[in-house]
Amino acid sequence: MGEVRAKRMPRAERERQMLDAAVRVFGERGYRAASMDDIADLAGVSKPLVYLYLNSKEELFSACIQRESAALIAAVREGAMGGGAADRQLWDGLRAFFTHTARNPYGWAVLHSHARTGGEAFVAEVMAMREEIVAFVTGLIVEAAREAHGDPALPGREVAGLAQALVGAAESLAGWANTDASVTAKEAAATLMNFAWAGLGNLMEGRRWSPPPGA
Amino acid sequence: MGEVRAKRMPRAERERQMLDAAVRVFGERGYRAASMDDIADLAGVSKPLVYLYLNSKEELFSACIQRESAALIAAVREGAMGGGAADRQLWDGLRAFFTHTARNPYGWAVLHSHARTGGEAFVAEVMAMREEIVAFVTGLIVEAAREAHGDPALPGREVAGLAQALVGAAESLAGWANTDASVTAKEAAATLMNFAWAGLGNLMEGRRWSPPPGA
Amino acid sequence: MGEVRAKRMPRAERERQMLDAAVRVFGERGYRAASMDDIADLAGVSKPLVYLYLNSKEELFSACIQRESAALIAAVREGAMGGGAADRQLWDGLRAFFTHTARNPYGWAVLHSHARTGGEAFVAEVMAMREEIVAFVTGLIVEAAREAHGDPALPGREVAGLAQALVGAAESLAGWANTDASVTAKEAAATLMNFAWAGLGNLMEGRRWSPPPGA
Amino acid sequence: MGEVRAKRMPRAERERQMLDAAVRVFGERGYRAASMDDIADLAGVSKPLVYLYLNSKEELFSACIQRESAALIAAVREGAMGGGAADRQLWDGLRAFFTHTARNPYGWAVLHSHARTGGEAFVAEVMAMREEIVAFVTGLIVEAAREAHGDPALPGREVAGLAQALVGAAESLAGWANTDASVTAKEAAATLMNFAWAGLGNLMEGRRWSPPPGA
DNA sequence: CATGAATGAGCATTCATTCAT
DNA sequence: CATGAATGAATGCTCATTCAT
Repeated sequence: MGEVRAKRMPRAERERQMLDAAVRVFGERGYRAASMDDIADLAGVSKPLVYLYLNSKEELFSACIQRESAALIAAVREGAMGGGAADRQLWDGLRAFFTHTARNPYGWAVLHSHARTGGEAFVAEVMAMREEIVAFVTGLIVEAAREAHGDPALPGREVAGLAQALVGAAESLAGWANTDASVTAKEAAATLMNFAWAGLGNLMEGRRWSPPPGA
Repeated sequence: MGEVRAKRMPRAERERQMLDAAVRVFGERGYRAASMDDIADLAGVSKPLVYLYLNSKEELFSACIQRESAALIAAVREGAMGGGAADRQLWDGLRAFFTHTARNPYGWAVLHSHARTGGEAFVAEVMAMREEIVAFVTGLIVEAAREAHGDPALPGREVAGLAQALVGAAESLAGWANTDASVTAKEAAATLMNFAWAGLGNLMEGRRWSPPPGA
Repeated sequence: MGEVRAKRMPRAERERQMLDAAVRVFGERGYRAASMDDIADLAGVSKPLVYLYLNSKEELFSACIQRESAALIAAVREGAMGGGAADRQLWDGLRAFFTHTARNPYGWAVLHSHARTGGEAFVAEVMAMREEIVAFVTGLIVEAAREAHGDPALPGREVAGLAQALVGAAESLAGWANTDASVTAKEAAATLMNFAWAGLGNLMEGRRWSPPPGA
Repeated sequence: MGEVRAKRMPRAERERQMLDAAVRVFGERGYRAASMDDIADLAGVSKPLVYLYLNSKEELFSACIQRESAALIAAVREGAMGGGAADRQLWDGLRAFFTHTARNPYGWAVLHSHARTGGEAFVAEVMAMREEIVAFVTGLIVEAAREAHGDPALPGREVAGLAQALVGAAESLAGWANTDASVTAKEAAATLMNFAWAGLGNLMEGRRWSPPPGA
């Protein structure tokens, strides 16, 4: 039993408890290895109640993904909401991203590590979330290019690739920061900004790294 | 049944077949969702034979990770083996990486997506492989700094973070290239080089992006 | 299916049914040869329910041993509880033993024949029960010696051997009585008393059978 | 692998090796828990060879029972073969029994502990062996009665019961002696003789222990 | 004679899911 | 609203047994 069973609470709160438990168990064990028994136990409710509220393991997992996705996106958006120059917005968004993932390791594990293991449907859901972040980042890059150069010289395809790289680097650094406790969100964000900003700037001004002629 | 059953073949060959099948099934479904029945079927053998040769699901998965890790590292090393300047080596290594992951999507999925879901032991194995690649990349970065500036001004901690970011970006782009068939290995490599090279160069010369004062 | 399935009964009763079935199947086939399927079928429940209540085959077997041991010891103790002279108590205990084993052939088979085959842990459990009975019998023998001769001339080691022999003879006669239905518990008890009593009496008075000189 | 594989030995010897291994493995683990793999390994031969020579697990186990039964009976008969008075013969036979079982613990375990767990057929085989010993002992008892009293006053049924008790006591003491290494075969035999002889003598002279009137 | 290669069938165990109360 | 009772369907793994060489 996860905790003392407090009877008769409003449905919304019960559901939140269940989702909390589910996110934790899914995040620790993965979709398949997590059992509905464990989740119900940790939530302090009986299994049929979980089914009554959330219908099935699939829907429960889906609900976890939805909630954690929304929370992550909201955190990043809110972080970047202060406005300012594009680099400032990117910096703020990254810090919010690293802070949020460090504070919600189970939710982040669900999104980053385990969503892929539960079948096509979940992959799609997480991809949608990821696309939303990528789109957000893409917007920032384009805006930065416009600010700096008036005219975005970058083809959309290239911007998409850059955003993918940036997001992947961020994900990797999030894992790094979660593994090594001495790495702060701020440090991870700084590392990534340093890594990315000059490269982005170069590209926006049309300077490219050229592959060696023979390659 | 996966294919026509060719009976009575030498053990080494059968084992390879089994590993091929296992990599595919694990890559498609993940560790837990993959069933030994499916793997045996796809390999065209009975389950007991799989156990006779590979002992258990855990060992089988481990063997997959080992084989695919070794193959990926070998591909990257071989790609970069031509020597030349550090940027050239990085470029060659990245191309080899994207080419290999594109050609071995199941193996890549096992390493990148699913190894985390099978328990601590597997995580450790994949992390070891990842560390090997990160160390390789780190070496290239340090060497590049030395070539360009005589003295590596970067602290080890910062280099580690950069390597993490670079590898994460590469992983993300590999997923991008695998999802969107129109993205070639070369294009992914070029995107990443362009993204990363100037940032790295700036850092090596001590130029950093500075967070805005109020942050 | 063993019997008509009466649905929805309280846990305690279901557990008793399961133990009844398990004792029977274990007693008939032995630990290894007994299958959880057979036990569940005979109990009229599904296998998962057996696992929900009894956890594992090992624990189920252990529970059988515990229950049957306790029942047998209780029967013997209650039989001998009437008091009286030591020979009277022994006689009463033996009759109770033969009656109980005849009425519970499966339980007796579990204890006598099959507990040895399920691994060290079970051996220990049955040995503990056997030691309890041996100790009980030993006590009667010592008491009888005291009653008859004031001073027990028998060393403890010899008493232990006698008790072992007596219990072994009883076990053998229990098998005999179970095999040949015409042998009653009373007859088996009388045979054993006749066999044992005079020998015990002789020993208590210090008269021993002497091995021939050349041996 | 149990030992170095010496190739090409005559069939009889190979079969003996296999039986040795089988007796040991069956004796240690019981019929069901013993695996043909273990037996073949311990015998230092391949599994198909075991099947070629001994046909099946059942037949192999049966062969073990036959061989060990014959050896035990032969040992007892040979021990008692010296002749002399009936008590001397019984004493010699018992010593031979305890000596043999102490020297062949695996064989004894097969006969005493595990033969019951392999199904009806094996029980019958062991029972036949046991009946042979019981008959032998019965003969000694009857002979002793004749020697001492000229006329056997004991009904056959009573003699059978006594023999059962005596053999059971011997079996129990064999287990005792095998468990506690400080108990010698001679001591076990003396304990049993002392236990039994006076009781048998009394019975032969018509003196019986009488159950208390009210029982 | 002897074995490496191979399998059909079974077993203990677990899990998502559903009723009856 | 909430739960104790119950199960169909897998799943990892093992074993006795048999060919093809």
